[in-house]
Amino acid sequence: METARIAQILSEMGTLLEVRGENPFRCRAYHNAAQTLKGLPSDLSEMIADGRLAETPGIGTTMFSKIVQLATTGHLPAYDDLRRATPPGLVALLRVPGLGPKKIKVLHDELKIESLADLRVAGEAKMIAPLKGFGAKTEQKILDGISFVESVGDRILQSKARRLVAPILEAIRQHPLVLRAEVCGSLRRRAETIGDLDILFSAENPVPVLDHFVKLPEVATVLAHGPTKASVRIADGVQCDLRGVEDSQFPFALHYFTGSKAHNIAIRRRALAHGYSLNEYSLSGEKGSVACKTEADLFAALGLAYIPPELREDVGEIEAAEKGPLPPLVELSDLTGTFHCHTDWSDGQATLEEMAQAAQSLGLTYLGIADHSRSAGYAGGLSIERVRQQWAAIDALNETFGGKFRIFKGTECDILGDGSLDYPDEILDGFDYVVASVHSSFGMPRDEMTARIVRAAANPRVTMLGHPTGRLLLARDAYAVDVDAVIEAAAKAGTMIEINASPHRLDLDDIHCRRAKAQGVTIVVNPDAHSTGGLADLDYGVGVARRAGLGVADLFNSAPLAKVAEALERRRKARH
DNA sequence: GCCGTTTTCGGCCCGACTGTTTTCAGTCG
Repeated sequence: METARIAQILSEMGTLLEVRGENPFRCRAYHNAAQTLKGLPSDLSEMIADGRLAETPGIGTTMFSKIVQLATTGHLPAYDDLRRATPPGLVALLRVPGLGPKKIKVLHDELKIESLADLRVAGEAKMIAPLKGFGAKTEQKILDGISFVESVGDRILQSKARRLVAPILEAIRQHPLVLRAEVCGSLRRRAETIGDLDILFSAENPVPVLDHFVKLPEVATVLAHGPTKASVRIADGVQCDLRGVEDSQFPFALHYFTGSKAHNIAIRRRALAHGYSLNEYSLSGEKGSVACKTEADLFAALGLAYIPPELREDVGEIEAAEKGPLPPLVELSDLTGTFHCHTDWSDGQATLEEMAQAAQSLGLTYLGIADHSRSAGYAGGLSIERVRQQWAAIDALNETFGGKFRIFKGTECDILGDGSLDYPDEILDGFDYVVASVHSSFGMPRDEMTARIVRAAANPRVTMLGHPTGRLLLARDAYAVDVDAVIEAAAKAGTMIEINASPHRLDLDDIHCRRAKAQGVTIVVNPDAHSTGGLADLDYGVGVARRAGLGVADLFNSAPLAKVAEALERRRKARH
């Protein structure tokens, strides 16, 4: 069985145990193990065989044997039993704000509630309020919560989160009492999708700031409002939490509210082992508390190098920071240019000139234009004749740059059903580079899809693979494909793989990016821009690269123009 | 279920807020 599926099963077991009111630490062990599996550095069966899995922290003897059983037989009796014994609708109750394992257990035991529908009926019949530990307010909160769960998906795209948080952060920073304010949480870690918005500020007296916050025009509902913390729901039901601390507490609080939860738990455990207690206000030991001006001071006090937010997932970053400074992560400003951009020659909105202009104003020194290929009729794919016309247009435009900027001639060439490409070889040979992507027959069986993309990855005329899994975040799953096999094929052929930086895609994701790097695959950050504004999406791709631990040297498009041009030319010549 | 710089048993990160309570349990992050 596939590693991702095993992780999914373990995580589901954790959740099932939760709603059954099991020991929360036992539940967490399952979630932790699932998380660990997802971030494994190499192939699972390999790691089982050579004993590395058994030595992985968080995988004990019991978990190890469960994973082995799933990996080899594809079945786990404990899982089947758990599913059989737990009403399937019970898990959905966990998503209702204010309902946790304990309350769900009471509802199940006392009122035989097994689903959201049961819960609504009970609430409307006023049967919940009389239960011990419940009350009229809780009942109403549950009814509101059911409507919320039914009307809203639980996560949003990073791009939407940034858009929503910006005016609120600005309003907090504008408040005269506020000294510092930052976005924390999964948004600061640049996670793929965001659950809620977290903002931290410092002030001598946080109360007036919180009072101001809950009255902002963006606020739809106030969920909680205390002297140091307030939670509200804003547009589209997105939750936004604001916390206020004293300025001396800011670094501790910033670290704490940035998370991840798993990282925080590991760091606090480490603090305990060093004779300290860490909370969101201070790091204190027997000799009093340790003053820290920055997060870096906090890490240093625990014997660790600074860990950037993007790496804080407790998947080995703490162990790495123990050994010394972490290798610097790539920055947006390191990018020298990019590939995989569209123009109005196919389905883009801007002209060649406008795209080139926009790239230059972002400080880029080259731009790869990769309009769709001829099969992509829905996206205005270019006929061979149009390709030749575009080449001439690009040549003419390049003349005007005087060598200071260059447009590379590319194509986003469809990978056809059999893994072949959408233009004949002599046309492909005329491009500076070829991005190969799947845009059709998403429903193929896994073996067939894998063979299809592996064939493209091995094609010497393919420079880089575009959005290798085809997923659309919160909208469409990846097509069935063995990504590790694709990475292996790309590594063997020297084919690059893109991080598609569109906030809807982020494909490759950070986890596969790590594996690709480990296999020696060069990564390229591409915005898949369909307008001049789309170039700004590069920043989301840099976020993925950083989460994957990539530095400047791991990316293709962080090299100077001359080197990039030379590398593309070398690869073109190698085809013959 | 995991794990060991007091430990192979008994802990497991820690605090804010709410709503139910007459001092705290549950939830959340």
